[in-house]
Amino acid sequence: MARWRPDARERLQQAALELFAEQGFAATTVPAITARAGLTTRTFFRHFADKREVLFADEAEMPSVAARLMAEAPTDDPLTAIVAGLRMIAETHFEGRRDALRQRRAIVASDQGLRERDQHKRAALAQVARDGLRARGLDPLRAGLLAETAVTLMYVSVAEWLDADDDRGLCDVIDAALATLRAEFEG
Amino acid sequence: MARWRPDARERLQQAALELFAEQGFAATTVPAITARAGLTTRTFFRHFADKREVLFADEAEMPSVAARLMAEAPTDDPLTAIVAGLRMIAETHFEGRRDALRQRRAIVASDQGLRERDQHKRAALAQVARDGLRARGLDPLRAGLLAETAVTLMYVSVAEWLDADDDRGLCDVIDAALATLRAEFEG
DNA sequence: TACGGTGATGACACGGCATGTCGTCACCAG
DNA sequence: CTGGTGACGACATGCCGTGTCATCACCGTA
Repeated sequence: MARWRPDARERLQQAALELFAEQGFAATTVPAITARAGLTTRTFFRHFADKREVLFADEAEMPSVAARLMAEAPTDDPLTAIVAGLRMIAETHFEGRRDALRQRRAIVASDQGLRERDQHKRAALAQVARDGLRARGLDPLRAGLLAETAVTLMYVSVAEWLDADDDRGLCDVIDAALATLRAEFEG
Repeated sequence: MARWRPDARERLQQAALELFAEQGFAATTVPAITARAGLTTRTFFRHFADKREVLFADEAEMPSVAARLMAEAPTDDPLTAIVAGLRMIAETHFEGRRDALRQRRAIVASDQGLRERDQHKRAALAQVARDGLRARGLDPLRAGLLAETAVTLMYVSVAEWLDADDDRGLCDVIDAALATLRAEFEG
């Protein structure tokens, strides 16, 4: 028999999600998580930088995905390329996971520290997009505005999508959001 | 003589800013701050929710200012009203403080926890703007997009303004940002 | 079989953050 | 003079997050 049961990281994630749902994020201590996972406190912090990070580990790859999309996208008409990228991310990372994402959003919304971390992830995503656009030759102001607009479209659309009663696709919501925003500037 | 020297909160703010500039945010302990201010650790947390908050106390009034602007603004052509509000905030809260804001930004940029708090304040501002627009009858999607676009314009413009070598006014940068963003949607 | 390197984990200590609780004392209203 | 109020001090405490070292299965190599 192996000295340790495998999948320590996954067990920690599972235990943490269960405890957060049972008794809330703030009331859950790291020792309680590791006890349920059969590990020690020190091991938790080897896998996650802090107690919050366990809720964001799943989307750790999004910045690199965004960076790749920025590098590949055509540089003329960047807004269209961005929306195409958003639709691609929507299909690969969001579509079909609505219930799980709703539950995760409820936990994040319940704690200020978690909301702060969520905003930080959003800002990091915007930063990656901005750097990618700058590397493609766009001036700083334009790159910043486009990158921020891209994450705004994504986040507002996801919120609308998760709030909705019907079962619209996220891509449809993104299209609607883009049309709505465009109308504001053409009115 | 009074039992305590007055202005405990201001003394704590002053001591904290000095120590953050001298030795960095992470290396500065709350006891060190309170020692310099001539107070106790417990008193620090009576005035500030946590160690980070001491850097954001100055802009605590911005959400209420934004809420008032949203309530007063005309509801037709909300984008124009929003930009007028941004210019107003720029003149009252930013213009003329560029050096101080640059120093504060350097401190915030040096620590992840501070960057997270900064993003949280931005999100709270957007939330207030969104609620104000919704209360004026805008549908959720439109309110969310406009509110997020407003804070994007503000933050991107402030960053550009603080980065600039010349001494352009922030209002001019906001106008340029609006024109740039509009061009993206009309191209 | 032998053996050294590697890498994940356990075990322990520790500083700092944040909070609860109670006591102290100036100030103020009547 | 008296009771209430509010800011602060003093003390205790729990948890977070990190540094450090020991342990031991696993693996490649001979």
